[in-house]
Amino acid sequence: MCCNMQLTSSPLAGSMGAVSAPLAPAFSPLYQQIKSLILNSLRSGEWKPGEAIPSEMELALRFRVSQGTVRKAIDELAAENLLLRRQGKGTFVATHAEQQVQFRFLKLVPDSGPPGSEGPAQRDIIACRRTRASADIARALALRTGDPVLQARRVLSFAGTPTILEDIWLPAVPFKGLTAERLANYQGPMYVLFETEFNVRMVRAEEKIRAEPASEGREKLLKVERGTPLLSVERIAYTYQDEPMELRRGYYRTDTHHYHNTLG
Amino acid sequence: MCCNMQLTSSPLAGSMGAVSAPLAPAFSPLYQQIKSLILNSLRSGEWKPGEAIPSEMELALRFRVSQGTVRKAIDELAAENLLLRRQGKGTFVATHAEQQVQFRFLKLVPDSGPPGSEGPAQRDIIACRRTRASADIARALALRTGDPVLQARRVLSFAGTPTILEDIWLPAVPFKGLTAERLANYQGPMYVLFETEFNVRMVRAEEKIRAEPASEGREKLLKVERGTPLLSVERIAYTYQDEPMELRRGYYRTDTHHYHNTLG
DNA sequence: TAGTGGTCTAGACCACAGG
DNA sequence: CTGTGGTCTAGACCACTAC
Repeated sequence: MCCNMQLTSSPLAGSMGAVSAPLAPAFSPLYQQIKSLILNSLRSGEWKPGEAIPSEMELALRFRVSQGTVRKAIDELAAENLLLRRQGKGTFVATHAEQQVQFRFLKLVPDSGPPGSEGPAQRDIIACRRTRASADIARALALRTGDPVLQARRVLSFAGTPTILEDIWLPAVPFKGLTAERLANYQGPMYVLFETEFNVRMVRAEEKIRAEPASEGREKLLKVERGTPLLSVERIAYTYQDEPMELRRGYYRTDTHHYHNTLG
Repeated sequence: MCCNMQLTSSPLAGSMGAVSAPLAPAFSPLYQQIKSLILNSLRSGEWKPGEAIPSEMELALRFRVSQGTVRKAIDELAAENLLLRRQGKGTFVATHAEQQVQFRFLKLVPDSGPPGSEGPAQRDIIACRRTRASADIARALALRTGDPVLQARRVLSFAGTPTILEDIWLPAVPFKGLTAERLANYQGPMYVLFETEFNVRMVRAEEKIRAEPASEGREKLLKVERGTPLLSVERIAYTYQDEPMELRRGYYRTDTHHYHNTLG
């Protein structure tokens, strides 16, 4: 096939003729290269969240490969929750607006009943300001110390009970134009706002969880006794290409809820 | 193809002609049926953990389908970590003995350094007895109240520091012959013992995590002050077919370690 | 050199959604 | 009815491992 050479030469050629690094992949299947091309289109915003991407046949013609190769590329992207296949309708860019997706990132569920059974969460922004990154914030977001960042603090309440207190840091540049009112007025998942307004889609996140006593005023905001054990959850969220785009430090009450996780 | 009918008739035929239940799947792809057949062989112990299963071509001949169909079935089982593909060598039954697998089930990692960098864990069984299931234990293990169970308590220490205290309940029947000495003498991951000695392979687990103060003697075993916040981790582990086979209630110190989780 | 899994293709047909 | 994704097949060739 003609473009086999074209494709093979683009993503990996640079690292090929370098030095004697026998550990380099030195071989990239066609479908992986197609996957990268699709990923680039997603990243650039050619297809927006919620929209349908071209059909498998169209993509096959566009990339000059067989439909099966495109299929395998899309299969992997769907397995990573970046695309969503719907038989008979098409393949769509995944979005945080879908109900199911919400609970891939919010793991705190009520002790009784399924996730979300306590009704919609109440979100209260209690602070929001523009500041500069301290050393540890900068490291987490792959910035330099002193780079401008947005910082917000909010409380999530379920059935009237304050349950989650979160401090959130965002790099100022990609979120240019995000204001306190904008955040405060938006009632809905934050990641939906991010992807619709700033073309920043959170794809993956890492969390570090500890048990810590309530202190430093957090006990008041969560309405618990000082010293009450809380779940401390630090999250770094990444967009396509593993770029860190958000740091969260959350404190969860676990008297009526628990953090749910599936292993395997 | 001849056996298309054979296969289609076996797993689903019963529920087909029943009543007007339009919610039933009413259609099962061939590769899903092959997947079930392979799963049955795994479950029955036809191929033991660590062993190679027959090659794709052999399985294709055995099931009278094309190699591609077998491949797709194996693909899914490999994605679920039940099988392990090794190019040029074959496909193997996954085992808990592999280094990488250990940390799919133990999510507590040191604050600095990669998982396992503190050296091997020291495992001390401090109690082990045969007893009868209370109501909540029975519910978790899908048993009846009063059914015989094995209960063990152990402490895991890293670099000499007691870090995890766990109570473990197992249904007595599948673990017939498991004694206190057997457990105490075995130095290694418990799930390895289970799969090699009892043909019980843990495939999936659900965890509920809370923050709780140290009490009821746990503070002594973990050598922390009474009231110190601990991570409370309740785990139910499942074998093939989603049968619950183990209940664990663990308490984790999070002063030098944290629970690590990936979302996405 | 032989055997394994991995890739790629081409074509036929099925299931599902919507005009 | 058409177009979409989903399944299944058959065959060719590639990459890796072991003997």
